[in-house]
Amino acid sequence: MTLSEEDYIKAIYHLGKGENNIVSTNEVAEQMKTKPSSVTDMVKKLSDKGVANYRKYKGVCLTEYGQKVALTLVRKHRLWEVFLVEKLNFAWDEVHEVAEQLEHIKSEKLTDSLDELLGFPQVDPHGDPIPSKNGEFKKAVKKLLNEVPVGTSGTCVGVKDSSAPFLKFLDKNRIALGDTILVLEKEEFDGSLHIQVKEKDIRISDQIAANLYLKITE
Amino acid sequence: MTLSEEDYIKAIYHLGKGENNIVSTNEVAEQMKTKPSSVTDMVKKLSDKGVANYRKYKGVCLTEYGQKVALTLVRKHRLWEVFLVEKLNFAWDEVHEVAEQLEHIKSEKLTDSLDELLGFPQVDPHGDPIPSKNGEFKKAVKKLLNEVPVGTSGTCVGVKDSSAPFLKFLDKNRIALGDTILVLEKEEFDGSLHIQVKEKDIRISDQIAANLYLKITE
DNA sequence: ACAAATATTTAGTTTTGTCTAAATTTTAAT
DNA sequence: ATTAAAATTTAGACAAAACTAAATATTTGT
Ligand SMILES: [Mn+2]
Ligand SMILES: [Mn+2]
Ligand SMILES: [Mn+2]
Ligand SMILES: [Mn+2]
Repeated sequence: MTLSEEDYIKAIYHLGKGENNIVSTNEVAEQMKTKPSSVTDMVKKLSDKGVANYRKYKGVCLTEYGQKVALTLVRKHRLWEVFLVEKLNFAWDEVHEVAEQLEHIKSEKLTDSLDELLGFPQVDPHGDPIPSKNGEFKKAVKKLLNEVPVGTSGTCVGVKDSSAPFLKFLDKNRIALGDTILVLEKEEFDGSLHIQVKEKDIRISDQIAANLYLKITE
Repeated sequence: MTLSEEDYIKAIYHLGKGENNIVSTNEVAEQMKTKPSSVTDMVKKLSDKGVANYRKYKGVCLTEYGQKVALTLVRKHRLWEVFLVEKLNFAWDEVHEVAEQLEHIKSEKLTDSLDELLGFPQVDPHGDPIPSKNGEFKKAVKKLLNEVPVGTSGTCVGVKDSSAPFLKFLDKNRIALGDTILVLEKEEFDGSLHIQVKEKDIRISDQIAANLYLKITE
């Protein structure tokens, strides 16, 4: 599998939300920042290789094998992210680009040794689960902060958007994974929230809340 | 710089023995396992990019800038080799292939953090020196075991050939970097040596001796 | 049901890196 | 100094991955 093919496989996997839903040519094009015509060419090739099922005008999804490949890539990507944060002191908003390169390194021994070095982590720095060697992983029970009723309390376990600007915002506002968050009040007008995090009360917009995952504890 | 360009730059660097000697098209082709015609195309491109100086039929060498690039690649390659051996318990004959991939990862921060994590190592698992961030490195004073007079004693500090078969041979015969070696006798007929390593006397062929570096101590 | 809008594919190029076969230059041998 | 051998370059082709422009299919709004 070439680097480019691998990135397409990951894109199809993520757009299908890990459930292997059919995704459209345009969706893939947007995700990959290429043109739809390039996507058509590539999904044909992936189809020929037995990695994807593609039907003209209907969209594409991964085969059983394709999903296996996707999970291996996701595993590698997230393990490298953990490595960068835990061993090389990268900030959580700095790891994505580099992991995007490292995920393509071909060596099963490398991946497994890395896993061991890191102590078999279950989640990456953004709270996303890391598939095990045989492709299993439990999808956490978590809810977006903006979909939870006032009074709910829980632990912040992940981010939906893991772009640098959003992660930097969280750093600046002292919100980190593992923090306990209590929803104090929700503003009718704009959906903004008043929440309590680590003793402090802060206000966050609906947009922020829509990108923070909570594991509800009570 | 693309992955392929980088590998050519490294090849030219190594064939020039780090001294930036002119190397021939055929030498590069052999090293890169490509055809001479492919090399011609590539060195033209490297020349256009200001990385190499190429003169038709005369050969190619790196520019000042090209050497800088080569040293960065060598630095990354060797740091990754140390990482694989020290942190992930790879054997010294297993690291090359993977380092060949890892050396192309683009992130200065990654390289420097890795260097720090490893404690700023001076040599890689094969005894080859690791250039510092600004491209400096001391070339060790070392001699090939087959070029040294009988009676010489020294520390084994490196290997010339770092192919898996040779390294495995050394493992099997309990010869490792850091060992003290004493040359007891040299056979006129075939150049084979009788040496003492860690209390034990062994015989090695001229071919083996020609690939082991010694730092002479007396 | 039909036209307009949108999505997707096809056809034809481009760039990168490779190859083979043929032409040319350099080197080595007489 | 020629000629044969070896090294190198050129010409032409191909596969991968991208693009643009044009053609076609699907969806949507009335
Ligand atoms: Mn990637
Ligand atoms: Mn992540
Ligand atoms: Mn390489
Ligand atoms: Mn090495």
